[in-house]
Formats: sequence, structure tokens, C-alpha cells
Amino acid sequence: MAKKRVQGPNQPSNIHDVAARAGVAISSISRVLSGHPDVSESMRLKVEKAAAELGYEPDFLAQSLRRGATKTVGFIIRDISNPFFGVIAQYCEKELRKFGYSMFLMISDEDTQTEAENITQLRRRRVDGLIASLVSEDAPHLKESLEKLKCPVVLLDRELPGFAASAVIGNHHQGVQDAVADLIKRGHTRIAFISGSTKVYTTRDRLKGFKAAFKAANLPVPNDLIALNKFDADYGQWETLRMFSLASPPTALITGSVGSTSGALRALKSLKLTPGKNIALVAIDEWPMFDVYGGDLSSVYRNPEVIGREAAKVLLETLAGGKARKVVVDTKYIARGTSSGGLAKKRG
Amino acid sequence: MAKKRVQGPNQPSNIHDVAARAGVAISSISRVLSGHPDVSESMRLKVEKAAAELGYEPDFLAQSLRRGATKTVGFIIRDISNPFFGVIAQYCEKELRKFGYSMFLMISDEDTQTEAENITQLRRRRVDGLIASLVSEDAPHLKESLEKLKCPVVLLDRELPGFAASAVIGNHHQGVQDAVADLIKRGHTRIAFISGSTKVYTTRDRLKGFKAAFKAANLPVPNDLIALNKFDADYGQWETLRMFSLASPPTALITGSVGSTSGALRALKSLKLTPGKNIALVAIDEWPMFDVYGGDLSSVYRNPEVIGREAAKVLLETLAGGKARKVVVDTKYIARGTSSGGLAKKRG
DNA sequence: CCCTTTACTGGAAACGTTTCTAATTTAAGT
DNA sequence: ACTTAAATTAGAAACGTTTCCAGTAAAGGG
Repeated sequence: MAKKRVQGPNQPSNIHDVAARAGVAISSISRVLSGHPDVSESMRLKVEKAAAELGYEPDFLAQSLRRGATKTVGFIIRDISNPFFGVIAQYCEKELRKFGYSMFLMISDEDTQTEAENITQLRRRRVDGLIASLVSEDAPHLKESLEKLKCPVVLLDRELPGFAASAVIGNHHQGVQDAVADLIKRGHTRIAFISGSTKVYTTRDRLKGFKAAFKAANLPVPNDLIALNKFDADYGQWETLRMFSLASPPTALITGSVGSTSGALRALKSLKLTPGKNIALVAIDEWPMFDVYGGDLSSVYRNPEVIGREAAKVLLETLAGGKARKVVVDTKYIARGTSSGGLAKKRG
Repeated sequence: MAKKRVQGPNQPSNIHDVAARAGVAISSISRVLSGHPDVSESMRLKVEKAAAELGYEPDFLAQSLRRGATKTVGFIIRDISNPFFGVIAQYCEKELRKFGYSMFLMISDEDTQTEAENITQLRRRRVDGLIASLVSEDAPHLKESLEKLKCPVVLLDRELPGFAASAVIGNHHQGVQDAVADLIKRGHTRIAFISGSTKVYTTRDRLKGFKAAFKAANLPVPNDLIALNKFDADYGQWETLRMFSLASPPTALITGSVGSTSGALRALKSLKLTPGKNIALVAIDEWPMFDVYGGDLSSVYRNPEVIGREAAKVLLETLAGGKARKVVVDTKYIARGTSSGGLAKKRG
């Protein structure tokens, strides 16, 4: 004897319940509800009525399993407590939502191991696409594990040669070059650059701009003032302190992330140096309420809302059958009070 | 003729492939891989070998559908660009991850409509549990839609009478009361309080502390300086400006969120008032690098790492069969430079 | 040596959908 | 009225698992 499912008092109803109520086959329910063209008007009415009466909601898991699509996009972020990334994620989610996609957010915590786990997890959960801000371009087996995903990927500010991913990349060198050029024009030659590892595109592109500015001014690049290893505050703080213990310390500083900037500011505070007075400082990236918290910080600005939104758009395009492509988001040097200061004539 | 699935070159293999390779039934594969006790050693070896050779990974969707559990926890957050929330989410995720759960993050953007959509979405995706920072306690049909989820819920700083949810709530009144008491002791009576709506527990509890401090000092509560409506920066800015246009403006300010604080600071800047000099200011909630960006801001502190971690722990407990319960996280008034200033004797 | 228990294993029925195929109804053409 | 095509619909086979149930083999007891 077949064990029939008993529709409890307020158990969610399934497609069979609706079919029974409407007196039609379950395939018809599916067709009506998923907007298949081959349905008569009378059938549509019957089914919609029954579905409404039962408060029927199709099971997403079953749909996903059968359809082979989850309407879910993975988003791998390195650090969610950084509001710059938070804003990117926020606007990305907003855009995806418009098109019926949900965002599965995974945090890598700047760790390649965790990142690898995240990719695995997203694969097993069968996301339809992935947007990722990767920790490093040469993490072990990175390309393989992304390929194994077998779904469109959008990289944020990373390049993986030989892997056909879309990307949203910043025009970093432009902003940095303008910033450095301005500092040089103001008389600086000892300009420090503190940012993350050159194993990410972001840093390489910035370094390009940094060097280009010196070259354009016919000046030697101050290699001893280039510290490229990590984006976090501790590193920024440490390197700032180290550089000011050099025989010839920097007179200006460019910091490559919200973290680097924070660390540098903390270090400068402890050194009793005030940006805009006895040291020049240009922060790369602004964050919410920058006017309030950034003091009068000069910056190399890029718009996180645009980045988030574009990432979503490019991915959706690919999901709709489009080809992978790259979007370039520009960066802009914004000179403010802290572009001044730090030069000998103004010292002490 | 049955259409047999052709195992393509590098198509992911399924349980049938493994069964075929090992020469056993698919049920045995499942038993071995899910650690069922009734398996012989030889069977275990055979299956593990075959699975490893094929690089088999069970399909999460199919597992979820069959098991009725998704190993996924929904996390509804109001504003991801607020780093205070970001940190909560981060530590919550970290804790859930340890126990094999993934976090599905949805952003409400301070909007009850979006929040409702998020709840629906999470229900359809069959999350095993929900952690939520709700926009308002009296959003339409809130309780019903949470009940409909039929899974454990952990509320962050909210109370829904009659709904059996766990909760992580801050001991807000304590910190605020201490802060206000200190300000009163320093001579303030015109103390403003700007925070979110009383439709959330957080605000009500803070208001309790605010009033208690005045009562303890035998002073009337300055009702005209209480502005409780929204947590965002615009509201904070606007209300600050409004209050300083009053005949009798405040001499001290307490702001109820990162947003409120930011808005107030922006307003004060435009009014050419400096916290710690011609106005006293206590911020509720700190955020990353507060020492650098908060200037010398006094605060009512609570630990977002603890909040995130505890939320996860309580939820996991309930998922493991435990009863719903509440966790109280304490808040602490930390007096710094901006607790001074603003009193007549020190004025212009 | 037979019977009962125990330890394992295979087969099949779920889980809740979508989609293919075949069958039915309806309309259209002569 | 009769055939053919078009429009709908029902039924069944997927999707990839887990788990129930029955069955087999080995082990133990008399």
C-alpha cells in the first residue's frame, strides 16, 4: 500500500497538492507557473486559483536540482569589515536582486586556504556564477579550481592569464601617477608607497603609475620606500614606522587601501606627525563619510558602487549567454589638504 | 531503450558512477560517505577508493532536497557598508563555518519591504536557521512570516513578544546610563540623544538608561532633545543641525549608531563646533580603527566579534535540538576627550 | 546440523520539481 | 463527414541523493 503524503494543517503544500486541488496533472501546474506558452486560458485560471488558495510556493531546491540552475551567485570577498568592500557587495547584491538572483557571500579573510574552501563550497552548492576578489593571483591550484566551477566568473581587479574570466578592473595607474606627479611638482622626491602584494593586479598597476611619474619627471624611483606586501593596517603601520627610522625618511606617503591608510595614520599619530603639515599623505580608496573621517585627506578615488554594479552586470550578461569581457573603472586623484606638508622648508 | 548518462571527459561524476566503479549499490556509497555505522571495512575501502579516483563530490542540492536540511543559515543584515555590522557578520560566519554551515547573507537596506522579500527568499531556499537584525519590530506581518519559516531564529537586539526566538541583545541601558550620568556630573543638563526608532529594542533600552540617569540626578529629562527615528547619517546630521538652531541648544550629544555619529560629526563640523571643546559627544558603538578615526571620541562600547560569535553559537545550539534562549552582551561607557567641552564656562 | 540472531548489502521508494513524449482534444480544410 | 494539423494536456522519466525494507551471508547456540 502506497504511503500517501498527508497534507498537515499548515504544512507547506507541494505541486501534487495543487494538481489534486485543480484536478489537473502536475506537469500542467509547472507549465502555468513557469510561464510556458502552451497553456490554455482556462487551465491558467484553474491552476492559479488552486495555487493561490493553497499558498503554494515552488521548492527552490527541487527546481534548482531539476533545472540545473540555482539562481545564485557566489561572491567571495576578502574582508567584509572593510566598508569599501561592503559597499561593493551591497551594490552588487542590489543589482543581482533585480534580476532574480541571490548572492551567496563568502569571506576569505585574506587567506588563500579559506579562499580555496570557499570556492569548493560554492561549486558544491552549484552557484550559477561567481564574483570574486581574490587574495592572490598565484594561490595554489587557483586556476584549476575556478575552471572546475564551470560557470562564469568575474574577477575584481585580478588577472589570471589563460583563464577566460570577465573582470572589473580599476585604472589604478592613472590615479596614482597623477598623485605622484602632483607630489613631485610640489617638490617631493622621497615618496613612499605602501600597499599589498604585487601578486595582485591592483598593486602592479599602481606601481606602474608610481614609476611612470618618476620617470616623467626624470627622477630616480625611491625603491627603498616601496613596501608591497599586505593590504592590512598592521602592515601599513609597521612599514610607516620603519620608513621613518631610515636615515632619509619619506616626505610624502601613498597608502594603497583603507587598511594601509589606517595603519599609516596610526603610525603617524604615534610619531607626532600631522598629515598636511609635516608629512604629505595620499590615500588610495575612500570610504563612507570620508569627508568626516578622512580629515582633509587627498585620495585616489574609485567608486565602489560602480564596481559592485558593473560586476553584477557583466556576470548577468555572461549568464545570459554573452561573452566574457573586461570593464575598466577609472580612478581619480583628488588633491586635498594632505597633499601639502612634509617638505624641508616647512619643517620644524 | 534507456538513455544512459554518458560520463563525459571531465564531467563531474555522480553517485552512480562511483557505484559502478566500485561494483556495489548506490546505497552503499551513500552509507560509506555519510558515515553510517553499518558498513564493513572492505566496503569502506572499495568505496573510498572509487570515490577518490573519480574525484566524486556529492551534490549539495540533491542532498539537501532529500535530507530536508541545507546546512545553510540565513543572515539578514540592515546595512553591510557599516563596518560594525560587517564585523558581526564576519565573526558569525567564521563560527558557523567551523560547524559546516554556510551563511546566506541578505541585505535589507533599512527597508521593511526588502526585509520581507529577504525572509521569503530564505524560506524558499530552505535555510536551516536565521539570524537577523530587523529593521523594525512592527513591520507588517513580520511575526507571521518568521513563523512560516519554521526554523530556529536568532534576533539581534530585537524582541518580538509571543514569538519564540533566541536573541542576542545588548545591555544598552547600562552604557548609556553611565555615559549620561558622567555628563551630568560634569555639569551638563542639555544633553541630546539622537538614535533610531523606538520600534526597535535597542533604542527603547537606551532611552531607559538615558532617562534613568536624569532621574537619578533628580533632573528633568530634556524631551526636546530626544530625536529617535532613524539610524542613518542623514538623520543624525539633520537633527543635530535642528537642535543647534533651538533657543536653548544642547551642550552634549549622544549618538546611537555609527551612522548617527557620522551625521552628527558632519553637522558639528559645518557648525564649526569641535567635540571635546565647545560640545561634548559620546558615540554609541565603535568601529574598526576607532582610535584613528574616532579622534578622541568617548563611546558606549559593545564588542561586535562577541555579538557575531554568540549569535552563531546560540543558533547552532538550537539546531542541535536545544531550546531558544537569550544572550545578553554588555555595553561599556568609555570616557575619552570628547566627554569634556560644551559647557558655558568654557564657551567662546 | 538446524535455527536464530547479527551484520551487512542491494533494490526501490522517496524528496519536489521540470521536461520529454505521447495522447487527446479542438480547429481547419476539403 | 473525414482527414490533417495545431493546440493542449497527461504521464512518466529524469535530476542526484538518502533511507526504508527486505534479503543474503555469516556467526552463534543448542
